[in-house]
Amino acid sequence: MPELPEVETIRRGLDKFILNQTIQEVHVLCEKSFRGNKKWLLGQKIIKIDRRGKALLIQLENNMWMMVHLRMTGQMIFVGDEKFAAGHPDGGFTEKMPGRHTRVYFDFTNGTHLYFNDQRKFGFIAVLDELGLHEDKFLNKLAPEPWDMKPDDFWTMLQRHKAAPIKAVILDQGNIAGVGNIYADEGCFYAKILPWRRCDSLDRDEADLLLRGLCEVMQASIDSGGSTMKDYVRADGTKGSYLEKFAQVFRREGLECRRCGGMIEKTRVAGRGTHYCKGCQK
DNA sequence: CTAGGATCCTGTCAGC
DNA sequence: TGCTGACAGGATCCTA
Repeated sequence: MPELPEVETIRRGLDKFILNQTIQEVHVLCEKSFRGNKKWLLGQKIIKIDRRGKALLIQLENNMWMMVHLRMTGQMIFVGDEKFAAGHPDGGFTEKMPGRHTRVYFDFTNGTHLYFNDQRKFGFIAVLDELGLHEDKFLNKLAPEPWDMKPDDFWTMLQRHKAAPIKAVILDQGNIAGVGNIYADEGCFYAKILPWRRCDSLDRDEADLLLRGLCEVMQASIDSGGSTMKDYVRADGTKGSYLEKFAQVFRREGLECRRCGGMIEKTRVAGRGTHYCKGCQK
């Protein structure tokens, strides 16, 4: 899915386009993609758009919330005078809405629309009241985001997972929030650590560098989000995405490392495709 | 408690 | 062409 930087990009886009708008109708095209009662949303004004890790939280005037999780292939697409699309980069950005992968969409009273697309149907929108939000399992187990985590706490967390590969540990949202497959690989590259190393093989300097790397690569991506999204909306599609600009290892297997000139390779760690530089990651 | 694997679902691509 | 298996920007559930 969209990882934390993309979800934050969506949050900012929604802040611009749907904050203070009133929901007129909700169309549920796939039952699995929508949890709760849509009646709680009708006629309600959107008063806040928040994010925790990779989850979006949309607050309504009646104090109900929508939690949106895009998982692997979710996208949010706003269509009004302007168009805004973010999330999973494949397809859907240019096609007519609702499209083949539209699962839920909203009509607003001013005539604009918001579409939730999700090819694989792993994502969802859930309608929750205050209590439901408070008791949500995913939100409750969510660890702090990298920039809210002290190096001491990151180090302590690593000690709890001595035998696990470092990549598996930073992908677990209960250990550190917001890291996904791209930034796990990019963070390990930044810290010059091989992603399958056991946690207890890292020294304190490597752990500190890894935490800083996760902050750096995710923040850089958030900062570039705005211009990236403009590229997606154009008819010529997703060329020039931030991946091509910022990724040092992700999907660069067979290419030259920009840091040491070595070869980028791909393997499998924690059940996920994993990219690394053979030359400078130890 | 942790670690590892299967699983949810649809689509695409490489290899026969 | 048609089939098959692998894989995909995530998280959960089950087992050991």
